[in-house]
Amino acid sequence: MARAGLTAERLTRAGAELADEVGFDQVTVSELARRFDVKVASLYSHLRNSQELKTRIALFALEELADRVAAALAGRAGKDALAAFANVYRDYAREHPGRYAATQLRLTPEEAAASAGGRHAQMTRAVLRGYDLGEPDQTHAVRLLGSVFHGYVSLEMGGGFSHSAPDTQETWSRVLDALDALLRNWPAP
Amino acid sequence: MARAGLTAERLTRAGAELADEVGFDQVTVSELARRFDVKVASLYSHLRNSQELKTRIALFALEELADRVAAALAGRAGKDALAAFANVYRDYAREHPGRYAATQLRLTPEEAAASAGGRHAQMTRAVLRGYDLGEPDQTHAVRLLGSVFHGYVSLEMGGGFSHSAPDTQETWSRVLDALDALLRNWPAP
DNA sequence: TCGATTTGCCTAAAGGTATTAGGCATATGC
DNA sequence: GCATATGCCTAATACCTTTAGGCAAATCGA
Repeated sequence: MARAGLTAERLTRAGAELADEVGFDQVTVSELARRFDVKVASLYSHLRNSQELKTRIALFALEELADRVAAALAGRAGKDALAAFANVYRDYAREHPGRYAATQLRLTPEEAAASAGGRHAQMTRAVLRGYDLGEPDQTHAVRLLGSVFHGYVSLEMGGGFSHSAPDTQETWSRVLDALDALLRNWPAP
Repeated sequence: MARAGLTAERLTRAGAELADEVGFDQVTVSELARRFDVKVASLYSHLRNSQELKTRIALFALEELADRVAAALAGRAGKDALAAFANVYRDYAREHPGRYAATQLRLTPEEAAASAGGRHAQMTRAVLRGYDLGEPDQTHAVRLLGSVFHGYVSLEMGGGFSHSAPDTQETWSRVLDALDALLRNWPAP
């Protein structure tokens, strides 16, 4: 019988698509095998276990998201860069909810070190170059931005902002205005 | 043989404790049955299914958290109230990680309506009473605060801020300072 | 090009979780 | 004290995960 041509990479990509369709925590080795028309045990030649599949999807999503941020940031500065950065995050989460959820997977220190996490942090610092912040304020600001973006996207996707006016797009714009104002006027300790 | 005295409430509380010990998504009907020294099927007289258990834990946690916020806000205003509110969230998440994760469970509109979600929103508005914000800015600010608190706690617990100086307590204080400054000086559209 | 070896996918099997159906014993109410 | 309702149990089905061992297809060396 012909071989299916499985590889960890193909499984990871298919897993990412599956995550977007059914949710990251519904991603299952069995379903993936079904999609490749292959028996479940066959996947274990390419993946140590179910956890490794999830980790790979997470690392894949982190890279993909970092690539998009990098592209969006090119040639922008100040509030323009801030908004571009923020919109990439939000759009990615809406377009790929499963992959976005995957980026929140808790990684081991080694996995985290090998991930695109560092690029995300660097790019956040790049955005802050348009504002006048020294250390340690810059680090505080990096963490604040990460919190706002992740928190907003997470609550919005979870339906936390539903059923109430004004619409979330309006709030999103005003939040970006507010963050820009805050960064231009960062309070002294 | 003696009866175990199961009720949906006891199962919910035990489920919340289990969540704190092993993580919300590791909460299982089987493990719960084991803890009550009872057969798994017995739980299905009290719970429709595994999903209902999770929903009940989520509703329980939302109530518990709302109660703590209410207690903390009593007699406070302005930045004092802001910090108290924020600290309750953060402390709750640290003390009860599983329950905190449960509060992020996506609820149906009916479940959400019957939950303490409304109290949370009301209390956030109460905090904003100390600042001079009309509508729709107040709603934008409510969403911003929710995003920052949830995002920060979520990233901090997920290890997103690890391995780097300055420590997260310092950042937390400075973030609260920044939010206070921002709310006192909310930018016009 | 043929034989040896590696590699890829399969069958088989064990163990865990979720869920339903049906039974017996223990409480509860008249 | 008896009838009923209720609580927990046994049994069975259906997934999902993971490991062990086997056969055939691809690959490599001569």
